Amino acid sequence: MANPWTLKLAHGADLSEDDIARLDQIAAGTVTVARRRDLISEGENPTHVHLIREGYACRYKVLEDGSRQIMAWLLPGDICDLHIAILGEMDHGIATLTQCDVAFVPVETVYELTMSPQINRALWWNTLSDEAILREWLVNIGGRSATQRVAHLFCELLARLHMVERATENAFHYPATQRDLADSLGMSVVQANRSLQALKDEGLIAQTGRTLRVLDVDALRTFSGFNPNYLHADRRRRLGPGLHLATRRG
Amino acid sequence: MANPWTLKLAHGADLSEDDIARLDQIAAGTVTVARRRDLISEGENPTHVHLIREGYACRYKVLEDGSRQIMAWLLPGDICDLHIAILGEMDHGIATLTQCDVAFVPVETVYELTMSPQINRALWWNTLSDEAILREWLVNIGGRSATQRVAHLFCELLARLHMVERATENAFHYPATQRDLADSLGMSVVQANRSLQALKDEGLIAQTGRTLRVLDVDALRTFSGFNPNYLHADRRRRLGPGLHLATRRG
DNA sequence: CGTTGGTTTGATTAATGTCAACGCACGTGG
DNA sequence: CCACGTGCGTTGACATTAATCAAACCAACG
Repeated sequence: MANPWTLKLAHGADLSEDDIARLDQIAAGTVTVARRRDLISEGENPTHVHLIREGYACRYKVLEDGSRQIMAWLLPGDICDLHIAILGEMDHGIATLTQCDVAFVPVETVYELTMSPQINRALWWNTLSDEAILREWLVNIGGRSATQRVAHLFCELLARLHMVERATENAFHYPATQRDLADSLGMSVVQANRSLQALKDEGLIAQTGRTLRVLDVDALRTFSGFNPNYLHADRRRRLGPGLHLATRRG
Repeated sequence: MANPWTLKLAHGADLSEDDIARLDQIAAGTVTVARRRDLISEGENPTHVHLIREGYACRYKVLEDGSRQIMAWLLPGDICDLHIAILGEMDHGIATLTQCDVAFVPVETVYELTMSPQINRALWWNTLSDEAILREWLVNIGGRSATQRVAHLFCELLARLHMVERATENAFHYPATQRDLADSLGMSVVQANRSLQALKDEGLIAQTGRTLRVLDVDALRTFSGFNPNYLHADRRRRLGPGLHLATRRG
């Protein structure tokens, strides 16, 4: 399967052949990490940047009362902690949700990558779009009902996995437990269970094995208030009028 | 009063005299914006970067049902939309909560600033620490009770305003309405009102006019589970052992 | 003064959390 | 091959939290 971070970063900048080759090189050295392992723990000082090649991971914090809040899902192509060395100590942990193939990239290698202006731009885009996703999660948890929150997450996962060719038009690999889901959306397991059931009863989604199928994408988006604009996936709309290349018109 | 963004960015890198002079230069051209005005609206294409010199602003989105979710408070020294031009269209709005002095900086000027490696590093630090704050907000809304959420926000505001010398040990300017507070924390106005009362009844805070006084900082932190690590304000802890300068020991 | 924006209060309803039990599939070791 | 343990999903009863509704209140301001 295609290198997911090339697919992803291509949404952020026009990468040259050379850029793509360099990104592919990184893909060479990936390590397989088992399910439910920390890639990096709170309090650690990162020395490597982690890239997800296959599988799902998450950012999380553990609260005073022992509960866990998941703050992000990290999908194939996602960069876990780009430049986080600038902040020093990790203020949160990163753990695998499934078995993952992960590239451990030394910070020096990342630094070299930023020598390419297009990769540099793509990495900025990547950071800013992570932040945009985080903002939307805040809106989701702060402003929507339990069932809408679940629906919104599924819309997002479908869209993001689509960007890296890990989803069909309406289905994707979904191996999370209801506890993972509940911790991601700030609700109890019971509520997660009942929200899932509600979406199934409405005929919006179906779960078969570890596959989640969205039976009516438009309806799920409408129901959850999902607007993909925050993913900033369509680069052409971003170029100012003067920046359009002739070959891009048409 | 001292230029707040110099104070703030100094937490992210060792700025030279020259760096500081350049940042001060930006401060020259500030504009006063009235309360409750959009600095930039959702859907717009930003051409300038906005820096808050005085006053408070916020990032927000309006949901389908008309409710507003505030996703960040922007305080003196905060950069509203650094490099957001890379994403193109704004996926959210930025509005003043009070009258503000704002610097409108053309993106080219920002680009020139990044020529200084230390300013560049400080700007990366700034972006990453914005993201860390966002993560903590998610944890706050996702995992804590209404009263704890309010308490946590006050702890954060105190700490952040302290970094830019806009707060005493335990008090700061607090002009927000209960609606602003409610929209920031994903709760109803009534709940915001009652949470405030609870904190006052417990003797943890006091409001006199537009000043909020934290009567027992430790108690408020313990109650809300506030841990300032996510603000990454103490740069010395971040330098690796080999990077400590002799003049920094002692 | 009357209007406006903001705060406060009580009553009621709706949403969600908690507790406890049960079921089911899967894997392991006797 | 079966018994058992474990992790996960499901369910119902109940407690708690927070949203909603509606009214009153208050201060600032033209």
